This record gives sequence, structure tokens and C-alpha cells, in this order.
Amino acid sequence: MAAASSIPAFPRTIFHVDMDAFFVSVEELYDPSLKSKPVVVGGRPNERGVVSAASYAARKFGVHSAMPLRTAAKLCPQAIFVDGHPERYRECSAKVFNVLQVFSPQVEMASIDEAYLDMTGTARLHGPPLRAAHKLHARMKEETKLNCSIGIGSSRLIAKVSSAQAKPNGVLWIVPGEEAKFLAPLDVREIPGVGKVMEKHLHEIGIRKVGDLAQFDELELQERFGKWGLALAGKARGEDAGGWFDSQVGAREEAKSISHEHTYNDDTADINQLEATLMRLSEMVGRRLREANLYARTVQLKLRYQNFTTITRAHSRSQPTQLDGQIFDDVRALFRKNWKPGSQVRLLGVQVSSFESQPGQIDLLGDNRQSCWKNALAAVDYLRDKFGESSVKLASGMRGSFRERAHENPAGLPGKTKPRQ
DNA sequence: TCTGGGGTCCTAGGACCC
DNA sequence: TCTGGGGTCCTAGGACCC
Repeated sequence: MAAASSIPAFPRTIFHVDMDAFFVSVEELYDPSLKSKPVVVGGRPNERGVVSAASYAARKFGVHSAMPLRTAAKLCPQAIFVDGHPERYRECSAKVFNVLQVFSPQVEMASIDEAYLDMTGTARLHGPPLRAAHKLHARMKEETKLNCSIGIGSSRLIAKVSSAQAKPNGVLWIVPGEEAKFLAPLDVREIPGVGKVMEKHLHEIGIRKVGDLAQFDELELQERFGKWGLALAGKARGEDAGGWFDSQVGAREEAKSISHEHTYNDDTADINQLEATLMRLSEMVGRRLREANLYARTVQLKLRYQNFTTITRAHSRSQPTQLDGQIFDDVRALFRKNWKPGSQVRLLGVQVSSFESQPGQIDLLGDNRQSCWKNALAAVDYLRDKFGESSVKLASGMRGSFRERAHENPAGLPGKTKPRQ
């Protein structure tokens, strides 16, 4: 039976290590005066945008990530608002990874500030789970000056849910066999993958706690929610039922898509400005493709209007590409075909996917030009590294770029990036 | 509460092929 | 010319995560 064969002979020991208020904590390293104050990372209080991370002091006022900055400013006027610094976070994240690697060869960064470790069979080296976790915790503080919380369980799911319960700065071990008992009193929303919408559906049929879910008829869950319903029943018991959760820790695959998008501070219907943005985004995407040495077959445009209605339009190329110009040509064609002239645009995005590691088959005439462009772009990438993003502009991106920057982005390119925790 | 940016995964319909 | 069934690719949208 498939179900039986997926049950390991002995319970696994999985750690989920989650950095506490990561972005805020990193900012505090650079500016200790922020410590213990209400801090909001993500941008200015009057900007379009949302909170990337809030300090615990700010959270007391009801501020939380994903909340509009303007709302946060109303709830907590005395908060200190700081811009995010993605490079700083990536750098700290790398340090975190280095610490984790000491404790297990099977480490998987699930995002910039959290990781799974398979600690199965490491008892001789690091001691039993709780001891190993406290060692890791201390080592993390020593090496990175950052606090983390650690959840320990027999599945990724249990590790993840328990690290959330351990916050802040704690360690929590769910002893094998106690999974269902641990989960039962928690809100269904605590289960990874249950968001606003699923939560509402579950509430409608009287399921509020994970315990209610565990009691519910499994067949009915499957009928109502399909594949997801079945997985949900397993999760209520603490199993990594299906999907990514079931995969081996440390078996990270390559990216499946690369995208950049930009929300205007003021909506615009100026075609020059819009196409200049598309050029800029195409350049950013193309550059990432070249860095990863990937070629994309599918190019996608994302277009959000003033009223927030959003469409995506994709085009699959016969030959994969990593060239800014080809990406731009595709995305501009999609834009011209789908944008209603005169309508105000809030956001534009460019995404590429369907990666191949080889350029398209050699087409006799085009080949020379392709490699020519590739060399030119490598030079552009190099100059931008050296002298800054705005030091080199390709002719096709010139037209509206000054206008755009003068309008809304005087500080220069690219649009601020605001990852969050 | 006027709602970022970068991702993943799932669903569903239509084209197309055998 | 009253219409099968499966497989795969493509596209669009949406839920969800940090």
C-alpha cells in the first residue's frame, strides 16, 4: 500500500529553525538605537506598500507584516519606519545557513529566514533533540547575534507548527506520538497552507480547531476540497501529507520562475513611462537569467489597473532566451495587445519560466547576433556591478526612463525591494 | 485597512495528437 | 456528421507563503 510504504521505519527528527523578527533584528545590528523600540521595516509611513516586518514592540499596537504602511502609521504613530535592505538580509541568511550546516548535512533554507534540518541519527554527535536544539540556539546567537526559535517534530509539519508556538526565542519538542494532541487545540489557520479562504470554508462546516478537523469525516473532506481535503486530514494528524512537505529535507530544486514587478506610487497611463518600466523589468529579469545561466521559453506580463483588477498574459517562444531585448519585445507585444489605452495602471510585472539550460537550437543567421548580444550584455552586467544600476542604459530603455525617474523615483533604479518575513 | 514583491502549487479549459 | 478517451502542452487565475 502506498500509504504504508511512505511511513518510515523509525520516526524522523526534523528541526524547523525560524529567525525571530528577522528583518527588524538585522536592522538593529546596524543601528542598535532601534533596539526594543517599535520598528516597522518596509518603507515610509505615507508610501504605497505594506509592512515587511514589525518589531515586537510595534506588534503590541496591532502592527503586523502585510499590513499597509499607512495603516501601521495610524495604529502606531510613534513607530520608526525604515526601508528594507535585501543585501543585508541575504548576507545574514548566509551566516545562518553556515551555522545550520554544522549540525546536519541535510539543511534546506525554506526562505530567507527559516530552514528545515533533518536531525535523524545525529544523537551520537549532538545528543538528544532538546540538547542539540539548545546547542544550535546558543551557537546561532554567538555567530550571528540573532535570536531564533526551534520546533522539533517527527515531520516537517510538526516542526514548523511547533517553532511558531516556541516564539520568541524558544525551543519546543513534540515527542513522537503526541502530534495529534499537540495540534488539537490550535486554530486550523496554524496549519501551513490554510489561509484566509480555506479557513472560512472550514468555519462554514463547523471546523475551527485542528481537533475538529481530525474528527471530521475524511471522505467528506475529500469530496468538498478534493486533493487538498485529503491532505488536510493527514495534516490534522501531523503528517506531511502530500506535496512539497513530503519531500526529503535538503533536496532543493532550481527555481521555476523569475519575476520582477513594480507598483507606481501614482498610477499612470503614460505609455512611455509604462514601456520604460517594462524595459527596466525585462533587464532585471534577463540579468538574473544570465546569472543563473538559464534560458526561458515563457514570458509573462502582469498588469494591474487602478481598481486592482489584475490580468496576466503569457507567450511561449519557439526559442528560449536570456536576452533583455527579446524578453522586452515579447512583453511589450503582450502589453500592447492587452492594455486599454488611457486606463490607469497601478502595477506592471515581468515573469519568465519554462527554463532550459541550453539556448535555442542554432538558427544559422540569428546565431551570430545572439552571441553578440550575449557578450554585450555581459559587459553591461559588469558595468552595472561596478558603477551602479543606472550607469548603463540600453537605447530601447531610454525613451521614457528619465521621465519616469523624475516623476516618481528620483532616488533612481530599481524600485525598492521589500522582502518580508 | 486602499491593499509590496518574489515565489510555489493547484485547477480548469482548450488545443492538439493518437 | 451527431462524436470516445487519454496524454500533454499552453494559458489564466487564484490561494498561499515569507
